[in-house]
Amino acid sequence: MLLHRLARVSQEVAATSARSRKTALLAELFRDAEAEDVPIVIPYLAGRLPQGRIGVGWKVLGRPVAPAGEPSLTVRDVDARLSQLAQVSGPGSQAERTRLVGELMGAATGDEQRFLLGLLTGEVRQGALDAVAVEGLAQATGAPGADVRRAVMLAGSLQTVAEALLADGPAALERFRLTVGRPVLPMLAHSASSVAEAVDKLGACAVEEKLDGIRVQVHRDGGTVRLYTRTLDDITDRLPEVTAAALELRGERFILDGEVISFDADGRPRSFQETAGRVGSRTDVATAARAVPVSPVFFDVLSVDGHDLLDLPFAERHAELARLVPEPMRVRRTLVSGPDETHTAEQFLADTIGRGHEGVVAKSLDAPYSAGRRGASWLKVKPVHTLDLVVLAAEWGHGRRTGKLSNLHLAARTADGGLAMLGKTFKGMTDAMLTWQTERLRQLAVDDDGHVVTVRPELVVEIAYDGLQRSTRYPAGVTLRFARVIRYREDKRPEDADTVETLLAAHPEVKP
DNA sequence: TTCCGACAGTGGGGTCGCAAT
DNA sequence: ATTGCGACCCCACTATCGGAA
Repeated sequence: MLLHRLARVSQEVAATSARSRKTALLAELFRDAEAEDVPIVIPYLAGRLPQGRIGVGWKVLGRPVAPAGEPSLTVRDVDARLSQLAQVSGPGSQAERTRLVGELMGAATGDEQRFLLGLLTGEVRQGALDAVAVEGLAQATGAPGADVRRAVMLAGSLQTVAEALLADGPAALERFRLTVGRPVLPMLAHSASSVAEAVDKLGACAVEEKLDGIRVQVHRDGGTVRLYTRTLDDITDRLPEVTAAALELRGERFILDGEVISFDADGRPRSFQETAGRVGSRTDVATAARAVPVSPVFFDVLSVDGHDLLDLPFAERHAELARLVPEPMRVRRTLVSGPDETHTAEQFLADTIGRGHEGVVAKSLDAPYSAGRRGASWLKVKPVHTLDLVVLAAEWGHGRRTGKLSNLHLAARTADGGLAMLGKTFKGMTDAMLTWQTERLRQLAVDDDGHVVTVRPELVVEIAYDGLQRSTRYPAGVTLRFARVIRYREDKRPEDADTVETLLAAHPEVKP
């Protein structure tokens, strides 16, 4: 199949807003793909490369290349070239990658170049990624959508399921069962603004501490242990102490879900930055492990001794977990019967925060494990802090925010009467706010370099954030975690904005 | 008819490893 | 030795579609 066809379909998908139409367009393309093209066409139309990320970003892409006049590239050509590109490493590799990308782009028409650019940068922006591709695949093969979705979650890969499905038809879905050693997409949580709201929605539930670490899925089959992240990367080699802990457990074959986190000598959780840095260390694991040892803390079990527990209610899964994993290696929790016991849950949240953790997750006791879904049966609750900050500048947005000033530069007042930038945010704005702030900030503009519009520091905005973290980038030595706009405070003047001093005082555990 | 669940988009900061400078 | 880039951890929030209620 020609790449040209994919580029055309992608454009058409982007141009339609109806999801049903997007699905139909993808299904038609999938039906027409030859068997050898399927493992390429499906990920491409889901906005990903079958090779995963291959070390090509904006810099490596380099300058635009004159497009070819006539389409000639096949998808298999492109795939072969990108596989070659992914292999390039060592000195001179960046230039070589740039050369290979240039060669590929030069063989592509304008439409194809735009499509490839999206694929290589991971930003196809056609309003359809995995979910729509899965639905399209179901439609193309006549398999029930729910069955295809489930198979993809269990396989952890759309591509694998697509190949099997197109080769052997709907019966192939039977093959995708929960298997120890094959990671499944983890279940995710929604947010609730308070414990009361969460308990109100869920009724009887478990309220568990939420640890600020790295999600981990632990597979043990006898003496073999494998560890996977939320996106199913294999991180076994980086966390030997987690492997050792898994081997200490009583069961022989199981899949556990939990969090990896580092505790200091006093048993307090280290900052997310420290834990994440440790988990990211690959070159000298032994040294990293001595400096920042990590522990697994589990909250769910998906499989024990060959039994698939995914469809069991959480209460039953947890009973299995308690049999398998000793209490210190499980998250702390409390059971709440319903809204009458909201107070218990609130007390538990307060205790959890007191122990230095992030917040809590309320979990319905009768819900199954919805692999790969952001189920409404898990609700996280974290304390939210707010600040009044001054807008220093704003950046021109992209995509649907093109022509709008989007990303705000935020500052707090300093002791000497100046302003210290604390970070940026693009979150929390409605379309109406975007329109309003674009207009207002343009009135205050003193400079526009085409990317950043600098303004007179007169506008005050109320910002919500989850916490403070150390920063080498910003002048106060700290930055806000997950900052988002709540509202503009036109009733306030810059002199009324919060100061760095009060911010630091509110987070004594963070040292700039 | 209205409500709400699921998705995609729009980007944020930090850290590590590697290549370039 | 330092700097810059890309990958990958963490993530919030809004708009929209389309099925559920």
